[in-house]
Amino acid sequence: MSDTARPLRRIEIRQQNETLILQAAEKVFAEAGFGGATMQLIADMAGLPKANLHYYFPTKEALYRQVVQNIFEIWLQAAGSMDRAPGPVEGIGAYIDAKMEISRRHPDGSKVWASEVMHGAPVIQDYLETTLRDWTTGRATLIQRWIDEGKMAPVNPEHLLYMLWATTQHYADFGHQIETLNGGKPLTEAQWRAAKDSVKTMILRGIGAI
Amino acid sequence: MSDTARPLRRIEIRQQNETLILQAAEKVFAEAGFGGATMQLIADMAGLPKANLHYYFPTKEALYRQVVQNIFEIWLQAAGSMDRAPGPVEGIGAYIDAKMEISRRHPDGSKVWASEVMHGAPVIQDYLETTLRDWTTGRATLIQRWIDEGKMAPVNPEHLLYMLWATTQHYADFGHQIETLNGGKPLTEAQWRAAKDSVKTMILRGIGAI
DNA sequence: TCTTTTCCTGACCGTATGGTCAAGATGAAA
DNA sequence: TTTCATCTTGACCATACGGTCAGGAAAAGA
Repeated sequence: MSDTARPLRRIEIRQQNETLILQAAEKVFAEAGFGGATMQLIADMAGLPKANLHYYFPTKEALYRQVVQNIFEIWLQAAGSMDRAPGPVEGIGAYIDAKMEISRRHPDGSKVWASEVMHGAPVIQDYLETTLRDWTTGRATLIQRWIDEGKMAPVNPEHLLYMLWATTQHYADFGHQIETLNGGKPLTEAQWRAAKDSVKTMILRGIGAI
Repeated sequence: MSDTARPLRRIEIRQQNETLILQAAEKVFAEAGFGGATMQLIADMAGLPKANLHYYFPTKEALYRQVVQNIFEIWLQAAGSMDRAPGPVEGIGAYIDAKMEISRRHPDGSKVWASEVMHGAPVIQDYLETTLRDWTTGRATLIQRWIDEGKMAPVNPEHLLYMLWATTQHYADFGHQIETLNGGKPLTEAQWRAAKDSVKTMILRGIGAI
């Protein structure tokens, strides 16, 4: 990646190894869950001795926490796509696009996040209560404004948000099921376009925006 | 439960203990995942010695498999609500009702199912490839017929089904997140009605059925 | 009552796991 | 080169886990 500099040998090594470990951890946590994941498995996947993981991340919990926080960052990034939009067609449309893209590009991260929440969010409970809640109420207000302005039907903003999260994340979290129903093959480029389009059309029509 | 008979002492005990174990197992598997669940924890929750679990279920895998199969049965039961309907408003409406009710009454089961699929369906892959696939293609045909009859907009049937699954199950799988955003309190009766209503309205309008 | 089958359970076992550590290797600084 | 800090890793440890088993309790059958 950032291999241009020579004076940063030490820092380079650190960052490279941390990235390596985090990528492997994300995959293993997604595939096996927190309880089913082992440090040995992550180490093997990262191509490092197990003791080295504990040098960079003191405990399995710490490593897991870092993985979850990274996912939350990606999620936050997409969350911004709903603002700066004149109405639901652009705003919610862009948000669906962004979230579908995350489901496609970061399916493992989505699964780890889903798993974390399903198990009662032991690690990111505070995020749910602060960042996520603030974002949600803010976006609910925005949706309500669109409703008041007659740009969409009077739907319950919270349940609309849940539907957006559920539908878009489903393509990551239940990707295996979708793949199985698709004849065992991953969705093609065209099928992903169709999925995005279906979701956008159904939801935007469902809220009376088109 | 079925305590009326006296001549069935042996069978009674067996069924009672198996039910007890399965209920405890469902809860623990839902809360901790397969890897995080321990036989000791399940035993404690069932109020039985650990060795007794192994008397009824030889291995942790066998117990888990039974839990997953039970969930699949419930799922199949709801699956029938879509048939015998003259059109999408009744059929899909009833299906949403049934699935929302499952999310409410069997959140643990839903979580176990979600977890199983997310981890690649190691146990119920054959169900996905047979029962689920057959059901899906059958329902897709039904939806296509409704489209051809002009009873709803021409949407992609598969993606509609995914949306139905995703949205309804979200209330179980991400129940903790919803509860947190709801001020830390579980949804009330009225809120559940609002949720059902929101989902039904948005989806039925989204497919042009209302 | 006596025998047989089923049920129950404390004690035990091998293994795998998260985590530690000490000693060496490697790169940076003087 | 010498010194120092960081990085690397095989070997090791305590614990917890899934699973076993023998021997006793309880119910069913004769």
